Amino acid sequence: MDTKTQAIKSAKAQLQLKGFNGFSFQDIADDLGIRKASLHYYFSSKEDLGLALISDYEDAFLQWTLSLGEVKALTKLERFFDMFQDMSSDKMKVCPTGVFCIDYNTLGTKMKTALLELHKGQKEWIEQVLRECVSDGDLRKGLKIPEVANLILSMVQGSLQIARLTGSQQLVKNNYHSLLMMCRNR
Amino acid sequence: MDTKTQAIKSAKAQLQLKGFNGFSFQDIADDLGIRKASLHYYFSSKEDLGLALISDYEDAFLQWTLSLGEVKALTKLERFFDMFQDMSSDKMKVCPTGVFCIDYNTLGTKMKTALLELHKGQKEWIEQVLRECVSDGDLRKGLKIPEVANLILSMVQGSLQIARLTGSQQLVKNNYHSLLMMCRNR
DNA sequence: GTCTATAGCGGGATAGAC
DNA sequence: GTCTATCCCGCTATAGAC
Repeated sequence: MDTKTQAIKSAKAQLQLKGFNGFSFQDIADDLGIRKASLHYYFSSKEDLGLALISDYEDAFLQWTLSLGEVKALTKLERFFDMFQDMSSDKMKVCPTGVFCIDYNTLGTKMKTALLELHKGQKEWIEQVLRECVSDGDLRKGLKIPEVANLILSMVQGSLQIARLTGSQQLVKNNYHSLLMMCRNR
Repeated sequence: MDTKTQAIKSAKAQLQLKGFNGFSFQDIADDLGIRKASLHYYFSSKEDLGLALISDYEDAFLQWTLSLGEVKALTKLERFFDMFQDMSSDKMKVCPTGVFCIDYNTLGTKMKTALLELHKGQKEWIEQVLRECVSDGDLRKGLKIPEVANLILSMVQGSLQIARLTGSQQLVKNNYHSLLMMCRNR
């Protein structure tokens, strides 16, 4: 793995553990065993690093959706929650979008814009999956798709954070089941 | 209003706008028109300031619950969401617990402990209100109280953050209505 | 591509005058 | 209680050697 890839990997982890203003180039350098000045060869500024992170999260999400293959929509929805449950289980990491939301007002314009795109992409994917779930007959008709998508994204983000606070091991999954019971066809 | 009270008020606002690691003693001092060194007369360290903030949020929540008076439980629940909707409407502020969750791993032990207490207090209040809603016949029997309380707190926290990201004016309220429809007695 | 060295700033914190 | 002055630290970022 080349240095740039390693740096992004390290930065993503630190972002989700300590917030965007909670880690420094020094932390990444220590992690990689190089000098912090060397990182500026790849990322001219911290905003530049931030943009690379957002872009990487977008790519990763796209790859993840493609990796699902041909499974039914309700399974896709469940896998979505599994992904975040796994994130939480990994050192109580939180959702990167949540991190950026908190630090939002300290970010530059480019990062704000990129962030909104990341969120939109996930929201559109969820909405598509929900529509399929309804037409599959797994979720009840009349479900307001955009509203439920908002609800899901809000809930996932909050769940990871509260899991960290309380040390809950299965909060994302539990919240998913609570929500599912409410949306289910019956 | 004395200096200490003003400082806490300013710090609370900045916390909810920029995160715990996103504001400094200097910011508060500028806001109050005094020198940052003077703030150390009231708060020996930033952790000390953080503890004062958490304590203030706890007091404020207790006062808020008392101010509700004798109204039915479903109304209390609605007012709870109104409170956070108002927070969001005020410059897109986010829930303080959410802020501390993101910065959690950069905080000292005392703050972590205090934070958990703040959360527990709110969770217990919500559970009590939900139980009353069920016995009032407003929410359906068989509702798993602790699970729904978790769901609500996760959702509120995430809603405020996503509202900031997307510029949504009514996301907290909308999410409340979506959730309510699902929990309602029918 | 990675290094050393350093500039420049802003952070938290303290000492001591008033 | 608030001030000035100062310390020490860590941060982002740059210059230039290797």
